[in-house]
Amino acid sequence: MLRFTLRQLEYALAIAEQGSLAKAAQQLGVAQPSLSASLQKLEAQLGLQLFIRHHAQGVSPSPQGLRFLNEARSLIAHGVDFQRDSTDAGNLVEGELTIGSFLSIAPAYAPKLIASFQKLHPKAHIRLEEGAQDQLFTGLRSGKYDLVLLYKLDMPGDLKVTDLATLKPYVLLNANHRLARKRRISLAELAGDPFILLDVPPSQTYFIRVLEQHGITPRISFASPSLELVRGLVGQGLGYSLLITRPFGDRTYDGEALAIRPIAEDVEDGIIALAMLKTLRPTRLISTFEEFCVSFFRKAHSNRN
Amino acid sequence: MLRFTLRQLEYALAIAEQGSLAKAAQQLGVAQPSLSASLQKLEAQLGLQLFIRHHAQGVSPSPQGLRFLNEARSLIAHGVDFQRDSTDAGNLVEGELTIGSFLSIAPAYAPKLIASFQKLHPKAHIRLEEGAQDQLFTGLRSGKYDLVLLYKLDMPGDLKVTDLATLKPYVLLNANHRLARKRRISLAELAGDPFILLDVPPSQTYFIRVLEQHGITPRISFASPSLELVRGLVGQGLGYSLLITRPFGDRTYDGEALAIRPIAEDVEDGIIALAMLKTLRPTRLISTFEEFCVSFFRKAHSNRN
DNA sequence: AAAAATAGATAATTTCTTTTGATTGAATAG
DNA sequence: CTATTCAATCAAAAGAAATTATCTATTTTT
Repeated sequence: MLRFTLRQLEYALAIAEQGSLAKAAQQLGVAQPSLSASLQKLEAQLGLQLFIRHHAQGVSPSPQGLRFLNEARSLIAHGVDFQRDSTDAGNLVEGELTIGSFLSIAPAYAPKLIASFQKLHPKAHIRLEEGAQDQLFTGLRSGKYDLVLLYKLDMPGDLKVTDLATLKPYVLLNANHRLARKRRISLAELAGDPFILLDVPPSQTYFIRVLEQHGITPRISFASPSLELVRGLVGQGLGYSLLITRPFGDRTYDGEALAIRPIAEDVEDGIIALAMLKTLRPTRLISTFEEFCVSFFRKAHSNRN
Repeated sequence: MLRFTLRQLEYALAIAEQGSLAKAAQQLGVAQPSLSASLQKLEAQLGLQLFIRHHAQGVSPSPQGLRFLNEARSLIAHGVDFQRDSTDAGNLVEGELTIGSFLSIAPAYAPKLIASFQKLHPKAHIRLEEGAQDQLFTGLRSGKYDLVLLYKLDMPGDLKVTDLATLKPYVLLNANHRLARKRRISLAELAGDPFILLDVPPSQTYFIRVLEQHGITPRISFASPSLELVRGLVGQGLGYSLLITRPFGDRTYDGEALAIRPIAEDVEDGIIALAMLKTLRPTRLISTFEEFCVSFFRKAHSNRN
C-alpha cells in the first residue's frame, strides 16, 4: 500500500514551483493551512524533510527534497497521461474495439464493414474474432468482446440487440434439379427431397423451424457445419438446402453449378443484429461503431435483396 | 488536478486480480462495501465502466477496463518504485550528498575524506563545491548543500556545528629570516615586521584578532585571498604571515624556501568544523557522513598536529 | 421446484482526513 | 522600531472512506 497520495505530490510540486505555501495555496485555490498540513504529513510519512522553511521568506527545497520532487514530477506526469488516455477512452472515437462475429456472417460482411469504419475513424483499431453463437455470448459476458455480430435467434435477455438487416432465406439446388428452372420455389414441392442441413447453432434450428412452419418434416440426408461443404453436397445433387448467407458466385469449390432461388412461401426472416451487454455502459467508440453498422447495413441492404 | 487516487487504482487492480470484490476486500483487509463504493466512484469519475458484474459470480474486466487496468498497473508500479527510492533516500547510506567546503580546507582534506568515505559506502555519491564562508552559509540555507566544511569562526546561530579538528596557527617565514632558525617563534618578536595577510573571510579577522590579543597591531604590507600568493610573498622576504592551513612541502611555487614554525605564545585555536542547518532533519546518509568525518579527523589529527 | 449459498449493492453510522478561517509567532525590510 | 510577510497552530466544520447490517439477484444444491 502506497504511503503517499497523488494530491500530496501535486501540492508539494506547487509549493516547490512557487517557493511559498501561501502562493501555492492561491494557485491551487485552497487555504494555506491545507498545504502546511499536507506537506508536514508527507514529510512525516516519508521520514524525509523536503523543504527548508525560511521565516517570512517562503520555503526552498532541501537537497533531498529536490531529488524527491524531480521524481514526483515524473510520477505526476505519468498520472496526467494516464488520466488523459482514460477519459479519452470513453469520449473519443479512438482506441481498440473488439468485436465477435458469427462464423458465417464474418466473411460476408465484416471486411467491408471494418475497412469503411477505419477509413472514417483512422485512430480506431478494430479486432475481429469469429465464433459460434454461444461463444459470442460468453465472450460478451466475460469482457472479451465489446460487441457481437450475429443472427438474431435465441437471444438471451441480458443483451441489448440492434437489428441491422432482414434477410430472406433461400433455396439452394443443384443447377440440374427438376425445379431449378423455376424463378421461385415452393417449399411444399421440395417436401419429399433429401435435405442438407447447415448444422451450426442457431441456424440449424432456424432452418428446421422454417420448414416445420410449413408442415414439412425434412428428411435430413447430411448435416455439416461448413457452408462450403453444404454447397458442395448440393452441387453433387445429394439434396437441397436452405441458407441465408449468400456467398458470391454460383459454383461450388469443385466447380458444380448451383441454383439459388427465393422461397415462394412467406417465411420467417433471418435478422442480422449487433448485440452488447445490457449492463455495460458503451463508450463513445462503441456507440459510434454501432450507429455506423446500422447505416452500413441500411445501404448494403438497399443494393441487394 | 487528477480525478482519481492511487488508492482507487490499487483497489481496482486487486479486484481485477481476484475477480471478486469480496475476495479483493479480504486480500486488502477492508470491508467489501468499501471496494464497491470506491469502484463505483472511480467509474463515475472516468465515465468508463471498468468491470462487468456477474451476479453471484464476481466480476470481470470489460474490454475498456482491461486496457485501463494495464495502464493503471504501470502507474502503480511507478509509484511503488518512487516510494522505495524515497524512503530509501532517508534510510540508506546511498544517493547523492552535496557538501560545500571552505576554499583553503578543500584541497587539504576533502580528497582523502571523500575517497575513503566512498570506499566504505560505494553507493553514496558525494559532490563537492568550494566557496567562501558566506557562500557556504547561503548555500546551506538555500538547500544547495547538505553539509559544509569550514573554520568555526563567526558561526550564525541557525547552524548546528560539529567540531572536527583543532589546529594551531603557525608563523610562516622566509627560510632566511632572522628568526627562522628558532624552533618556536614569539609573536612579540615579530611585532615590527611587515605582515602579509591571507585575506579571506573569516580567516582574515581571525589572524588579526590573534595578533591583537597579544598586543600587536600588524603592519599589513600585502593582503591576498590566495594562499599560494601569500606563500610566494613570504618566500620573497616581503614579510611574515600567520596561517592555519598546511600545504605539504616548504617551497613556494617559484621555489623559494619557507620556514614553518609554531607560535611561542598561547593563541586561540582554529577549529575545523562541519555545519548543517539546525532546522533540517538529517537523512541517514548525512548522519553517517557526519560521524565519518569526526572519526576521520580524529585519526588524521593524531598523525599530524 | 424450493432452499441454501454466493456476491455485489445499498443504507445508516462512525471514524478519519482534509479544509477552513482566525490567530500566533518568527523574521525581515523600510 | 514598526509594519509586513509567511509558515505554523488551533478549533471547528465539511468531506471522504470505512464499517456493520441488510437487501437483492443469481446460482447451485437438494
